[in-house]
Amino acid sequence: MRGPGERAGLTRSAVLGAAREVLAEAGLRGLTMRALARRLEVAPNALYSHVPDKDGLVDALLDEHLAPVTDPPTDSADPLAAVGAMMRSTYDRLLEAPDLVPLYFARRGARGEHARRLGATMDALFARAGVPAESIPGARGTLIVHALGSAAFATAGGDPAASRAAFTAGLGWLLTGIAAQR
Amino acid sequence: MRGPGERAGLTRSAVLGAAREVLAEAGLRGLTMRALARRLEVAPNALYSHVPDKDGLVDALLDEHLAPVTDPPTDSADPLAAVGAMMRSTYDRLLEAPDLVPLYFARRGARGEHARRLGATMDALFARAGVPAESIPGARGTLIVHALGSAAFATAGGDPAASRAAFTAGLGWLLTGIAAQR
DNA sequence: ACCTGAACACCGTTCAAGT
DNA sequence: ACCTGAACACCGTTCAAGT
Repeated sequence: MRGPGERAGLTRSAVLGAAREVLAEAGLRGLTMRALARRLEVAPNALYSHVPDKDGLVDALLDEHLAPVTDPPTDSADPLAAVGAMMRSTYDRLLEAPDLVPLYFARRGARGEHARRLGATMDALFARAGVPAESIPGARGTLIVHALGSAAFATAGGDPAASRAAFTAGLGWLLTGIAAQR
Repeated sequence: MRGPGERAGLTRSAVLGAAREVLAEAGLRGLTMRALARRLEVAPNALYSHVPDKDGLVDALLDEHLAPVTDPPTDSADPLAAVGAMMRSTYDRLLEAPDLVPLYFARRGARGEHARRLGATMDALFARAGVPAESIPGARGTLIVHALGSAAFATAGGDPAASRAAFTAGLGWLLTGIAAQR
């Protein structure tokens, strides 16, 4: 619906924003490059000026979704409790876009800016808690898997409150185990 | 390559077997109804006589993959240790078809015969261990998420032995936590 | 640099028809 | 009951061309 010679004025962040809307409205199956182009009223291949391909789009979506998860001060009095708070806020954030969650597994995690930031903060907190350096990657991975997996199955069946309670209980057990490893 | 009037003689289990081969050879993206039909040398729509649709095919694949996971005797001396053994053997089985693992999340778990059998065995073991009835679904869910999630990320980066060690450690912490709940 | 038209090589699924 | 031919309504991505 543009005049001749008029630019669409697409933007990478406009593309990502529209992708989030398509995902929310049409779900995982509805998130296609062509549906995204239709929503933006551009030709399908116009997207490739702003995103490398569909995997690149999804990876950006996954990482950007973690942006609102803030990291606690690394000098917190109880570092392991701070890790727990991070994981609870990650879990809550994941549930805000349930259709995105399985994609973390399909893409084997997020690897962008925010994922790195959160991972580095966790590592610093583990170190300050006295977790031996060689145990840190395993501990970090286990907690991430717990949050992602719990979020993936939370929307599956039944009661959200019960799902969150199970997540919180499991998180506590894992943190206790990690603490005991010192 | 059949003569006129000659039946292909397709079978549901032949379809599933070929699907496993396609998945192993061509990966998740390569597993398409049409690629499966090509391998079986039938028309694509011939598959729909043996499988309801692609989701039904995947669901069958997911559940059948758990068939070799045997359940321990429910009168085992240490019921929680028996649950631990079940989860370790599930984890190992999952790693035999890494491409299948993300599909458990996309399909939100397996819900067929074998998934039900393993779930019922876990519940019986938890009950025998003295876990309160209202805690059993959460405990079961948490352990399943841990096994599936650990398997999903095991093939992602690096050392399989380290991944398995992290899985085993996490499993122990979760079982300790579940035991403490009694 | 950014966008379009057109095309390529695919998908899952349905329908009518044949045996 | 089982299978095929043909079609429908899509995909992701590339390429050449226009501004």
